[in-house]
Amino acid sequence: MSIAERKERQKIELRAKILDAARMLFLEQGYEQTSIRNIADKIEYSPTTIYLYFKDKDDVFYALHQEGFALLRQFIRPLEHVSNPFERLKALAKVYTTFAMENTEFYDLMFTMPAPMNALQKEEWTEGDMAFGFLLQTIRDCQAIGYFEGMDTEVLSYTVWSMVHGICSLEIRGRCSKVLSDATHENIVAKATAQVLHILEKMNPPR
Amino acid sequence: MSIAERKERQKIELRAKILDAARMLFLEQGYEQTSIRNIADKIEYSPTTIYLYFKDKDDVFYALHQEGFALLRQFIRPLEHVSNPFERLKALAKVYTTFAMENTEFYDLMFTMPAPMNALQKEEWTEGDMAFGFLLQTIRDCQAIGYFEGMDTEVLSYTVWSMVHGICSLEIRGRCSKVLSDATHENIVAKATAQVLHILEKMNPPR
DNA sequence: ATAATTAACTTTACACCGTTAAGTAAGTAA
DNA sequence: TTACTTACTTAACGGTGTAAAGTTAATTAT
Repeated sequence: MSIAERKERQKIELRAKILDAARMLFLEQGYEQTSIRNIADKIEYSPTTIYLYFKDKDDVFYALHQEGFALLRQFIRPLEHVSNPFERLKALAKVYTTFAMENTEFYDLMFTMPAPMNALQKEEWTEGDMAFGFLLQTIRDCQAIGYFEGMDTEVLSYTVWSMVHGICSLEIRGRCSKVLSDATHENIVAKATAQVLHILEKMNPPR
Repeated sequence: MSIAERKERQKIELRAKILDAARMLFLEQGYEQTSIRNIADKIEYSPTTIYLYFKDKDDVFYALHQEGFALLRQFIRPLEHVSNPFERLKALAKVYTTFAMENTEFYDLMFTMPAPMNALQKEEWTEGDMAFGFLLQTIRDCQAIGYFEGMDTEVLSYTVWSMVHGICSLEIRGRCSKVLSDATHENIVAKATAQVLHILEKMNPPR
């Protein structure tokens, strides 16, 4: 039985090797520039071997997509211990933008690339749910202590996510440098995030 | 001289034909699926002819990028006559999201695709400036009547743009349908936009 | 022990892609 | 009529994702 076990192990190892190579190339050069052939070259296997482990290119990058969410979760996890809901919301926004700016390729893959969404299809996207679930709960907790009175929790959560995502997305795709003065553009992500939080705080303080 | 003029006219016509074909294919099938060869097929010229009129593929789509901004401008122009600045801001947000949802491929090209930004490089991006300039002026006008007191006009404008862009971007890339309940997802763009405007209104009403 | 089967991987090939260099045919100018 | 220019095409290079068929070695069955 040990032979079969070794083989099973080797299959898992090769799968991991493929993903390691894919991750390295992807983080260095982005999605478009990373080809199945590049990955195969890097691990010294033939390109078609990769198709024995993944359905297609999107399937490979869907695995990285999931890695991205696992990483985001690592960023978010410490915030579970922030007891004040609004402080937690503020920390969440900062951590989210930090994650995005420090892992732009991952962020792109997770939220702005058309690519591996075909792969995930109707699937559960549990990791994505978890992150959004944390935001949802945080907003709910804020409402429990008097913030955001009378607003729909789900819609508000989505809106807050949109706000912060918009900031990161515009910055990553370089649509702001063209339109802002240099002084304003410096640290614009931090400035805009602070602006959002300021607005949320002033809007509806707890009675 | 008339022959030279006719030739000049024909060159302009062919350029326009290329762009017409590119636009049709692009709006039907998106950027990745639209190839130089497809465009050439459609107009019954050889692929290489296109390179006599455009530097490369990005250069073709940069022309469409500009068309997109011209179209957005058409959407925005009527709002110049809305005298109340905050009403104008509200209308602008709605018009912007309407434009995005009715022209998702254009919107993608303009704001979320890496593609033709290489082409525009250090160039002026005047059309983009105009749209942002209108927002900037509207926010300034809002501040003149007491809204958004003490906030940096440029940062706030960028933040507002980010908010609305985030809403459109998440919707277009389908990152919300996975995470929202069906009921909330219905009309989420309109709901989230309304939410943003509600927050902006409640946050800092004029004295 | 030998034959049949299976697993893991490779070779080859197809149909695309963006782009360049060289070739061609028609029109213009000398 | 000859030389040149313009507008376009053909052919080709080096790349892509992916499917089908081939190979080789290990395992199982007889």
